[in-house]
Amino acid sequence: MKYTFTAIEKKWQKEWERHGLYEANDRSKKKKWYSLFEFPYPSGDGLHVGHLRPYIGMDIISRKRRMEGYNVLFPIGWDAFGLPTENYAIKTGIAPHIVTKKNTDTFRRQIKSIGASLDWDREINTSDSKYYRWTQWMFLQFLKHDLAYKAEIAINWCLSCKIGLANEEVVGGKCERCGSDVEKRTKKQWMLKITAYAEKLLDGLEKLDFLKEIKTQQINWIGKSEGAELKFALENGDESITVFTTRPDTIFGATYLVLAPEHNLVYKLALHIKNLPEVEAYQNFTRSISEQDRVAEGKEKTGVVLGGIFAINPATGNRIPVWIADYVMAHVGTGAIMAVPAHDERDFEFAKKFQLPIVQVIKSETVVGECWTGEGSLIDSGGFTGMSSLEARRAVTKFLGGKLKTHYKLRDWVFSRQRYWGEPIPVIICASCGYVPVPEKNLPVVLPKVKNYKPREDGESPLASVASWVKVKCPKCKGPAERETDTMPNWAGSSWYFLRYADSKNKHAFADTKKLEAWMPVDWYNGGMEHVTLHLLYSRFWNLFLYDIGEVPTAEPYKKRTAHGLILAEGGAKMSKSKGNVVSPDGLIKEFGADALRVYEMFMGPFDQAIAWDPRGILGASRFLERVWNIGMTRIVSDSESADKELTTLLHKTIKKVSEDIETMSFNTAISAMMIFINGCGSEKKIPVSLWSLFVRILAPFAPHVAEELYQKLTTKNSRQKTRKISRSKLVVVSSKSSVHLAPWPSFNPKLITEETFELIIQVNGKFRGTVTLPRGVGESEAKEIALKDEKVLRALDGKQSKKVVFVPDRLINFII
RNA sequence: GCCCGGGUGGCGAAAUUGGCAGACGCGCAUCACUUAAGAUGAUGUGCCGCAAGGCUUGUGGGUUCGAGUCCCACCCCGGGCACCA
Repeated sequence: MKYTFTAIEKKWQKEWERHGLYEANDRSKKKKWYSLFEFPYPSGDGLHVGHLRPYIGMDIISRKRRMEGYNVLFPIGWDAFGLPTENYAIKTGIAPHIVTKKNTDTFRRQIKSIGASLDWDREINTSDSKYYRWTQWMFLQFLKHDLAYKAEIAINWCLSCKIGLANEEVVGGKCERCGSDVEKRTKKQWMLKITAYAEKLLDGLEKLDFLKEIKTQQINWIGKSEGAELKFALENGDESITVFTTRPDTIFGATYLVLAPEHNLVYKLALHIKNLPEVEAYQNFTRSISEQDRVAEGKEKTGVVLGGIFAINPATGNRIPVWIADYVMAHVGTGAIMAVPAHDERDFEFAKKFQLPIVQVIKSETVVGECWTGEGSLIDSGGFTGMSSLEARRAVTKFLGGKLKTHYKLRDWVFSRQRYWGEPIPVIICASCGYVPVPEKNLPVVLPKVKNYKPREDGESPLASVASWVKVKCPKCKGPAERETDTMPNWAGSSWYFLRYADSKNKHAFADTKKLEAWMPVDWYNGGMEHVTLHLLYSRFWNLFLYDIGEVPTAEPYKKRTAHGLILAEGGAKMSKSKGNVVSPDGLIKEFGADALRVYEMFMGPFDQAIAWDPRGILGASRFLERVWNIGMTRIVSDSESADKELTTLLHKTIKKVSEDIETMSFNTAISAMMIFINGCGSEKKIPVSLWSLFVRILAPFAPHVAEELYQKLTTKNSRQKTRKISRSKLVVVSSKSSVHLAPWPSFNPKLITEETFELIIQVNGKFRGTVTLPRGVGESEAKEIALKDEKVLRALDGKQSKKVVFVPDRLINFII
């Protein structure tokens, strides 16, 4: 009987859906399991084979858990707000919600076609007002707890997208999305105080089962540095300069101070600065170059001394000059540093160029005249001389009345966008009351329909042009007021979507507390590496906050996080519509079947590694399934007929391998193990039904449709008795109770795996010379005797006596001559 | 510059953690079936060599009876961070 995958796949997908086989149960007594992948952005480019990789991976894990007896939640939805849809609307005039509808329909059809065991009943869409009502509600909670505020800030303005970007969205001075230039603009923006959670975000990481590189990236991003703030009095007037340093122990070597060119004090001191024109020229110069150029690698240090301005080094009492230089950033630390050229590379370089004194105060392990940034004992440091630098950090700070201080690189999250396709920020601006939150009962603030989606030339959102929507009464004083026209960034909806899945249809709360308690936290979350410093950090912050205000049951939302590698186009380029190298799953499913596509995607290489698409690769998967099918249809016999011991051992080894490999996402080797089993079945062997049933079950997570069909043939065949060949019956449809996907996951029998014999490796001088099969537990002398009968071994020994023999029981013997 | 990955046949890749390097698959070759092609099946396939044998996991050194795996130095590729004080 031919393997008609199209018919089989359609049939089972329908049956599974009809029986609600994959719907999670909120009230089950079974242990819960929550697996999650990053919900897709339904782009107009359509779904490509790369999208499917994480879905298939998590599907395999979810299916295995179900078979292991868990009550599994494996949901999906759409991260539907976002720029590409809006840009498409600008270009075509088609409303974003219509485009979104069309795109999600396509994505849904395509994802369904691979037969993932998703609970479609809980499908969500972040651009649906029933959903974003709660995103807005959460914003109001941030506002209520002083974690949302509006501030005049320099934002990163993308010239091409016409949108303000969060710092996280600027990569190498360019817009992360479109790659064009970003310039600094000042604008009043809503901000979320993620910095208040810096320490919690860092602490929380420790207990989580996240990939090491993910943790490292988050740690780097938060960028904690511990040091001290020290005050330097100025000779001129009452002002002083506070610097931040991680090395207060080196203060005796501080020979000058440096301010960022845009530091406030430069303006305050203007009257005292003797070379003001020169200083102003330098300020203008630094303003004119982009941030990217300013920090460019190998850039020579520049700077200007503030003529006539002197500070007093509080440790030495020396009078030291004050400079401005662009190697000091206004937003780092206090925007001012004490320069210790002998012990800091940058200061060293600067001091050499401008011939400033270099005073060594830490014993160095390098040549004199070089810069030493390591630790050591203090020299020429007054009462601290001889103390270790580590010890001196605290002691010096205390002595000088400085403050121990922790700085973070992490900056507050710019939460405003002046764009259309996002959640309106639920705030009303009243001339007399200020920023007034929209009362919770008036949520959602629905995004109004507009004619023109283009951002306005003045940089305001297109919403600002909808007068009828903007003009409202102030909820507080009832006077005339206006709505906030900024919308939220596309990271908003995805910051809490995993919570909504617990109770996606709730009209009275973002989710019912009991249901959250039943499902949270996410047991296993898989997504892309590209979201590690953005989405993953934001959503952890969001959840930590909700936990603090008592809205969610766990502090951390995700127990375990893994990342998949991208699938690249042939040749290794990134897949994109503009490059025209996108591989769609549709044609492949038609030609080879969803199961073959699934198996190939999992087989092509390690799950966490990027890999280029090979159009021929799917043939191997397809052939494998054909072979499985043929065996299943023609060679299954009743248990009484035969029990091939070798094959039984092989199967149990395969069960062990597949069980373990799924847990480490080593899907490629799991499939290879199953291929070895099928090869082991040869072309003649009859397979007893009980063996085959176990194999079909371990295959089920990978190739769910063909496994279901074969399994159903078995159960129906079993109830009759031993017919050698399965009759050409119509496609069987049985109740979900007997689905292979609810059958118990097989366990292997350890006794069957340990074989009675082993291959003894024979080496001469560490070189492999042959093997011999021996019973397990054989002793050294016996092994030696047998090994010495081997012709090749004798030839290698060349009549010489071995002076030493290394014998590893049940493994190897090595003669050394 | 710093921090993570990684470098193995023509290609994608395995390697029970120090014990037969190249499993599994793609591709290729030969054969069978076929009028033929395709599909399928069988056999072979790291490199040099007719063979015996030798060589082989980015490079160079080391530890070890034995190294893809451990140690030291270096070279390339991918990712992240970066005048972060």
